[in-house]
Amino acid sequence: MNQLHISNLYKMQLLSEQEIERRKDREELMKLGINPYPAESFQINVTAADIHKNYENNKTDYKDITIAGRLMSRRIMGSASFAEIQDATGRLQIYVRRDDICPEEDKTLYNTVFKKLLGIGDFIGVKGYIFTTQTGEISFHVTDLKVLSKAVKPLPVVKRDEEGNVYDGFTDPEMRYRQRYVDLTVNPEVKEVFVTRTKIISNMRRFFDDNGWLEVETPILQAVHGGAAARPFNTHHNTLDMPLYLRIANELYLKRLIVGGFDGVYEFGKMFRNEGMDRTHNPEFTSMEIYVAYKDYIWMMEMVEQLLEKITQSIHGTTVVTVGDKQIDFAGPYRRISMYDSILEYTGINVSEMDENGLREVCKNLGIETDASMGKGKLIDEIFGVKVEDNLIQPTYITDYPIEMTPLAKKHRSKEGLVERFELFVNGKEIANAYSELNDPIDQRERFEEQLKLAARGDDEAMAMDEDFLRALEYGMPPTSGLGIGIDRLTMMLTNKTTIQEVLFFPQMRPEKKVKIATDEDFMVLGIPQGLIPALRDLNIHTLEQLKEQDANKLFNDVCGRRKKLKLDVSNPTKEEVESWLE
RNA sequence: GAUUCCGUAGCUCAGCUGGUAGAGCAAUACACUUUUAAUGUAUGGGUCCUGGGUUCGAAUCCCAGCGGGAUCACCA
Repeated sequence: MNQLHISNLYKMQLLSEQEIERRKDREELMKLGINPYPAESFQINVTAADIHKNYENNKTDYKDITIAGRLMSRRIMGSASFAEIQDATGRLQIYVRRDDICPEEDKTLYNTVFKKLLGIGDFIGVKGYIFTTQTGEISFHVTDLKVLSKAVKPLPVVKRDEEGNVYDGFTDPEMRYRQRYVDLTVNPEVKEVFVTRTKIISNMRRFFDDNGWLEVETPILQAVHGGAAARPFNTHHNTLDMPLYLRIANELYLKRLIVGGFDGVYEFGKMFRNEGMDRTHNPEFTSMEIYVAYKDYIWMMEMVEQLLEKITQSIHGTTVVTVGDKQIDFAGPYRRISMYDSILEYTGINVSEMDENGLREVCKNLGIETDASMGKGKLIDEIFGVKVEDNLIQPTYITDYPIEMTPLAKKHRSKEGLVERFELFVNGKEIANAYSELNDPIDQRERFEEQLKLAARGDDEAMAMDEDFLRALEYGMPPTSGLGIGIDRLTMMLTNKTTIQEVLFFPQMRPEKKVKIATDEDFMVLGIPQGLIPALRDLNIHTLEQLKEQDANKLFNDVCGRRKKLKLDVSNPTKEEVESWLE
C-alpha cells in the first residue's frame, strides 16, 4: 500500500494531520521490523517516585535499572536528547544519546525511531542508570530503548513551570469527563482525588472490619424498590417476564440480614435514581450503609465521630480539613441539636407544637413555597432546609425528626411525634443519616400505610409497601441502629471539590453524537465512481445523509468543478448519473 | 426544571461596528552532546458545533437545534 493511498484512506475517516502522521509512523516502525505493540511483558525494576525519593541516598542501587512509561515531552539536540517519561507514580527525565543506544554502525534506533517515529504519548521501556545533570536534575541515562505502544492520537501538552503555573491546560470539563483517560494522563492532580476516594473507602472498611462487622452484598435488581424516596430505573427480566428496578436503596435488605442473625452488616454499593443530574447528582452514586444490632442512634453518633476522625487523620494527617474558605474539624464530639431547636435557634419560631396549617402559615411568612401534597414532615423539612442547613458549618448532628418524614425509624423513646434519627451536617450539607431502626412490625405496617396516603395526595417520592420486609420484621429484628453515608459527597468534602463529576471517574454525560462517515464502498454502492469520491469529500459531503440532502443540479455542477480543481483523473459524470446517486 | 454564558487548528485561546481565518504550544523539515513550561530557522494544518434566515458578502447579526459550564430550585 503506497503512502498516498494510506493518506487518502485516513483522510476518509476525517483524521487530523497529526493523526495521519502518527499512523504513518506506526507503519514505518513495522517496516523497520519493530512491533509497535509487542506482546511480551516488559520487566521493570523501579518507578519514577522511587528514584526521586531514594536515589540521593542509595546511588549505587540505581546502576542497572529498567523503567517504562509514556513519553510526555522531548527536547532534541542533535545526537542527544532529553525527554520525560511518565509512569504510574510520576515523571522522570531521561537522557538519550545516539551513540549509547546505537553503539554499532547503524544509528536507526536513534535517528529514525526515537527522533522521528516516536512522539509524545507513546509508551517506551528503557534500560540504563541514574545520574544528575549539570542543572541538578535527577535523570535516567538510557542505554537501551524499546517501543511498547505507539499512540496514534496526539495528547494535549500541558506545561508547568517550577512555581506550578499551568500553561496550556487541558481544562474543558466536557472533554475532561468524556475522556477521563486523557485527563488522568495530563493532569496528575486528578489522580490524587481518586486515590483519596479509595483511601476513604478502604479506611472505612478497615474500621468496620476491625469491629467485627461483615461486608455483604445485596440485590441491585429489585422487584420492589424500597428504602428511600426516589424514582427508580425500570428494567425487565426476560425469563421471568417481569419488571425489575435498579435499587434506589439497600436498607430493607440489610435489615433482613440483621433479622437473620448477623450482629453487624455493611455494604458499599451503587444506588440508582432516575432523577435530575447536576453538580451534586449523578444517576448512579455510591452509598455505604451499615446496621449494627443491639445499638441505638446515640451509640451511632459516637461511632461516626470515631470513624470520621480516623478517616481524616489517615488521609490528611490531621482532623482539620480545608473546605472552600473554611477549616472544618472532624474531631468529635460534634454538636447535637434537635431539629425543632435548630429551627427555633435560626428563625425564633417554635414549630414543635404546630399542626399542618400552622406550619403552612410559617412557610408563607418565611417566603417558602408549599403545595397541597406536602405533609407536616415535609413542611418542617422545607423550613429547615431554607433557614437552618446553610448555617451548619462545623460537624453538627441534627436529631429527632418528625415521624411523618421518616417511615423506617423507631418512635422516639420520650418525645411524642418524633423519631430517633440524626443527620450529620458539615459545611451546610448532609453527609450522614442514621436511625434507631424501627423493628415493631405492626408500627412499620402502619407507617407504610401512611406513606401510601401521601402518595395518594400526589407525593411521588412516598415509599412503597414491602410485604416481604414486613414478614421479616414479624419474625423479629433485634434493636438495631443503621447509618448511611454518601461516599461521593463525603469524598467531595474531603478533597475540596464542588462537583460530584470531579470525584467520579466516569460521570454520566449525554452521548456524543457519532456521525456515520461514509466509506468509499458506501459511495460506490450508489454507483459513484471511486475516482470522484475525493470531489465529494472536498465538498464536505461525508455522510450518506449529507449526500441525500443535495440538490441534483447543484451537486452535478459542484462535482464537475471540484473534479477540475482537484485534477482528478476521471471523466465527469452525466447529470443523469448524479441524479441516480441521490435516489 | 428556570436563568445565563460558552462552542474557532491536536491543545489553550485571540478574532472590534459583517469584507480573503490568527497566535502560542503540539506536528513536519533542517541545524544543535547536559537542556528546564520556553534552542533557532522554515513549513504544513480549519465542517469557525449543526441547520435555517438577513446580506452583494456571515466565525461575526437573527432564529431554531445539539453539546457543555455557571447560578438557582429538588433530592443523596
